[in-house]
Amino acid sequence: MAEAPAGAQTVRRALALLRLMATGQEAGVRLTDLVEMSGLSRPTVHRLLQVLIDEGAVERELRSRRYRIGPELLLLGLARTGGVPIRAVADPFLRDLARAVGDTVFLTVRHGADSVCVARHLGHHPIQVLSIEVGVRRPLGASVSGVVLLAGLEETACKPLLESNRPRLERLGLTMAEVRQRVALARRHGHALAVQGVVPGTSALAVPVPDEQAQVVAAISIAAMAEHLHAARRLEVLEHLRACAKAITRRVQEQQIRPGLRQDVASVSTATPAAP
Amino acid sequence: MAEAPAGAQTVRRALALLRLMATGQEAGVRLTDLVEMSGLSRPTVHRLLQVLIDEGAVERELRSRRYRIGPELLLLGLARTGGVPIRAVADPFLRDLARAVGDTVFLTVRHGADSVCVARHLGHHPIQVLSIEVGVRRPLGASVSGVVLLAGLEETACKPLLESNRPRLERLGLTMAEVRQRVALARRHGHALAVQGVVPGTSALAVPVPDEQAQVVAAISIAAMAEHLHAARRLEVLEHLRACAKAITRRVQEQQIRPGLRQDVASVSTATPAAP
DNA sequence: GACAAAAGGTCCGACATGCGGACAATCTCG
DNA sequence: CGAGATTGTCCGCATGTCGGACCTTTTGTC
Repeated sequence: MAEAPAGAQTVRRALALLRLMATGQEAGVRLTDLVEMSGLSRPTVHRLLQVLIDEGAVERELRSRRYRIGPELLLLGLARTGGVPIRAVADPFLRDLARAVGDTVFLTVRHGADSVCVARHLGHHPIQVLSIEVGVRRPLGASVSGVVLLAGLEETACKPLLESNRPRLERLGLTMAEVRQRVALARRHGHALAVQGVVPGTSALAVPVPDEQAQVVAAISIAAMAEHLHAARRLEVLEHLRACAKAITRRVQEQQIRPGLRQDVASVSTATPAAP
Repeated sequence: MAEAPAGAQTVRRALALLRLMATGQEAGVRLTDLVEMSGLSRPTVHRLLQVLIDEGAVERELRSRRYRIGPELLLLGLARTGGVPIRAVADPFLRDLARAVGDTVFLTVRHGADSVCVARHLGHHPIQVLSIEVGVRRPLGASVSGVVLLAGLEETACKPLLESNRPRLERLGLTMAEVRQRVALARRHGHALAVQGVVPGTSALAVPVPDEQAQVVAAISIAAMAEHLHAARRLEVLEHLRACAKAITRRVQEQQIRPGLRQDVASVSTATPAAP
């Protein structure tokens, strides 16, 4: 590989496992799946998990025997009292946005091949779409936010991410062609629309948030009952989203804040094992 | 050592470093301090840090050349959408508590030799003590919460923790004798009082939250302007705190929730290096 | 309830990976 | 501008980690 891969492979592998476990959220992930997804041998995965458990970084659901992120990592993360970088900057603008449009709005960032919701602000309409809460992950491409985040990447970065998400996307009933087309549309129009959102009867809309170098560092999205996002209203809402994104970009620029997420593709270890 | 120390020392070391960096909060920690506190050699610390930085788990403040927890860990932590275990259970009770007493109340847990604030609820009085926000760490023994958490430990566990905090406590202007006495008082009375709180002019009060096995898993505390916590009112407030703690304990029991924090003393590596 | 298949866990010899002493570069402060 | 503290790099040694092979437990099926 081109980059300097130097250093502690064990730590890299452990972190890769943690990232994989993050995709399992509260439910966790099975050992076999970790083995398959990481490309590591079973003894290796098992040994690393034992240590991580002993250190509290991983927890084991005893009933299902699944592994998931442990409380230790939550506490370590809390050390950054400011929270996820862009969030602090974006929050006030998102609050105003939610107030203006009346529906629930979200801030989402990319983490490896996932999109992660890092902020949610409720609107004032009596019916709100609450299916996505802070911390929820979806494979990039599955949600409007994910589509927008993918669209913001170079084709060379986008493609392998999409490919690595194939199994998960297909399990959600999406075809790769479909997803690719949505990304293409998002590139062309600068936003993504899902007439049918995560929950039946809802629609969703997302726009990218670029940083000072025009890199897409986050997505702002809105989810509402489909009849609240009928074609006529979409344009108006879209303008609000765009304005909000622009305001955040400007703010980031002013504060010289580095949104600071790892922007390269997450890979597991130096050696990608060849097929046996 | 009694326990099975087996396994991946590299991962343990990396996590130990992360815990040390957590104590630096937003400001971070210097390389030398990490070396000294961890007992590892400088090349080793340096190499591990490089990897952690490359993986996004650690961030470097370029100006001060200090290392701090990176955004990667925040995102990994978010995977547990429920947040820190006890918090979800405690939040409603804490909200009621804050409403009842009118001042700001906190939920604090132990992490290694630190206390970490994991929840804060504001009261309705016009003057509120906001110096401590969620994520803030203090060496155990420095705050009323820390004293209560220490008091809840076996003497055998308490002592080494206190000792390891000596430098940090003394830097805060506390003598070890003082701290030890406060812990002893907390053991006797079942609560801790600081007539002089973190901020001059404020007082603070804390009680332990035991789990179903009578293990102290958290502390509830209140901070208020000193004149709000004058002797006469303390008893009343104390009753509120106790009631709240009891309610949380009962709830934990009902839900069979394991508070799930690592309860042993955090040590760095297998070999504690002898003095050179 | 018995059998098969899959998932999970353990051992141990081989060797790659990470270790740390010694040295170099850079920063900080008087 | 130099002394001392802090940070960064090299490289040979050996320690800690790797994974093939094998054993145990769980899950699903007839």
